[in-house]
Amino acid sequence: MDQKKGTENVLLDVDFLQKLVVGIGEVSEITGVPARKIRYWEEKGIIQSEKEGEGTTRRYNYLNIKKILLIQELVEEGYTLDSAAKKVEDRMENLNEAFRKLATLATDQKDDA
DNA sequence: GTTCTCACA
DNA sequence: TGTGAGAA
Repeated sequence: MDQKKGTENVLLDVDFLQKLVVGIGEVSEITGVPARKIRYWEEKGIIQSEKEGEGTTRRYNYLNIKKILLIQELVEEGYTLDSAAKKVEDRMENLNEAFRKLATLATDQKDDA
């Protein structure tokens, strides 16, 4: 992590994150949040999962996982589910915007030789 | 492995 | 707000 990284490495990071999609069980394991709680939150409308084609299994990308993680930490700090979800969604917009810019920069600077 | 619903605290 | 259990 200390050598000069080429632009392709940056692209790999973004591409890697974008392709991370797992089931509720995996999310439950990596976030420590019980699967039932995740479904409960989605039922409340504070998180959104993606359905996989014809199957009914929920799929979660890294943004969803990050959202779940953030909300979980906020709730553990004493926030109510609603307020935690509100704060997280607000922060997610900033994060997405920053990552969008990063992806744009990484894509544009691939030919400066 | 996943989904749902009913019920309870 | 979050869980347990049964059933598909």
